[in-house]
Amino acid sequence: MQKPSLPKGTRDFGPIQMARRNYILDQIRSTFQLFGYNQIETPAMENLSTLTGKYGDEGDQLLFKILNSGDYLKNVNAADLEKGAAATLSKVSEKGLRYDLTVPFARFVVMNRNDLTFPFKRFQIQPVWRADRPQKGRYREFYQCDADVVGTDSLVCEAEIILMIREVFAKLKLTDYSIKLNNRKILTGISEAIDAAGKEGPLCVAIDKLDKIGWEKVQEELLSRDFSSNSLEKLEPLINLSEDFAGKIQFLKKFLSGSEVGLQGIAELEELAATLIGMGENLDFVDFDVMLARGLSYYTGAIFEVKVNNASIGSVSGGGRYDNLTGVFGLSGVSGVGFSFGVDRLYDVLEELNLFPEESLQTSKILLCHFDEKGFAYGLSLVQRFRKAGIKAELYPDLAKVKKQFEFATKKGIPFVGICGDNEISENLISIKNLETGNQESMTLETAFAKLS
RNA sequence: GUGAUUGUAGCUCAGCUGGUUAGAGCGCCGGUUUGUGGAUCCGGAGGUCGCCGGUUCGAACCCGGUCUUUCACCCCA
Repeated sequence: MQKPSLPKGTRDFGPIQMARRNYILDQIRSTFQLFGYNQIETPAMENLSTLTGKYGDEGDQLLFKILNSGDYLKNVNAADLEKGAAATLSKVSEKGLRYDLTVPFARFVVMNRNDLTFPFKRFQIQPVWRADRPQKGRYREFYQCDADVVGTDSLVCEAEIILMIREVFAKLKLTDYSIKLNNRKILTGISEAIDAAGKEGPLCVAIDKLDKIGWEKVQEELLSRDFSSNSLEKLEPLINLSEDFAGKIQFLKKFLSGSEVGLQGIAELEELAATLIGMGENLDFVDFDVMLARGLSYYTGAIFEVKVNNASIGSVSGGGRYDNLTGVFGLSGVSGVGFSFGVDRLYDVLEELNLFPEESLQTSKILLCHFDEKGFAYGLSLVQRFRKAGIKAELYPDLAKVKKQFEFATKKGIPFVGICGDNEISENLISIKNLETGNQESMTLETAFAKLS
């Protein structure tokens, strides 16, 4: 007999975890729907040609590939094997597991472009798979929870993303967090302003680590990437910039005065703020962070990242605006803005802060207990009546000692037991006992229904 | 992908420089209690020491491999 085990980086979700995860997803789903987003799903597997080349070389390595069915070696010859894994791959695998939800969404938009009404708002909550090396909070299978709107440049979308984040966090009772906001154009502007035009890629990668490794190390990294010390000097005043929203805008207008793109980024940011005000909202929780970069991805406009302040987990949500989402699939001119909640991380945060509601585990309200076959038969006749009265109820299914039945109820978190004994049967009553307080009283069924509903 | 780290009962962990039959707490099962759970006390079950191989008279302990866990890097949710 072999001991069963789980593949690296995957986990089971038991009843409690599922109840809690559904609690989070329910808040997110209802919020997305409140803002007019429609849910879609795409297959777990995609053609490898859809996935490869979209995430860079590193990303391609992290794709889970699916071996072809049947004799998957039939197209492979010795020459292929000599050329190595990369050359052989295309002959043994033509499908892979999805790596994120964005690329499948882009594929979906292109394939359905004639049936979709633009601007198209969609959300998608599905697992993705990455052949990464697992660590705490990083798994090989995890859920992503994306919302995107494509086919419009309106900054209303950005404003609504901020509102949705605030809505979800309020529903989850999270009160101490910040929505970091920046604009990719500002980063481009900065690279121009420090005489390093065109190098915003490496610049972003480096300053994205500012929180983690500090200014000293970032400087080292920038120097090793061919930034001049002159550039670093010019960059320095931005590092410790601590003004309020308006103050930062003022500073950057001056700093970026020579950069058209940079000023455009500032203008977009101001318009975003104005849009929120126009909606009767405000800039609560929003933190304009000039150093927010979000790696090297395809973002071209606003970028967001959300951090819960008193928790040990990194960002729990992020996103941004991109031009040309669908370009690689031959449909250009579709721009959009999207963001995503890290459900697994939110779970960890809520657990750490003890914010899951008591009743997230839905269980029966009452367990009918009995002493003998007569009581069992009586319970059998009652259990459906409880259910028809809308009360989650169950009958202990075996003849067993009362102690065992009560312990069963206690362990499952069932708050009441109903006792079906000779006394109750003869008077057509039921004794209801509150397991927490120990109080017990006999009553008619109607009274019991009223008490428990 | 690079470098570390972890694995002993259902859970959390002891187990000396290699030496008889591998332990504890909690949990579980049964009894104390034949219409009343959580407490006390008593009893019981449960481990091929992650797996494979090697060294040795002898391995939970040493060595090699492999899987898994955790961590840093890379990258990312």
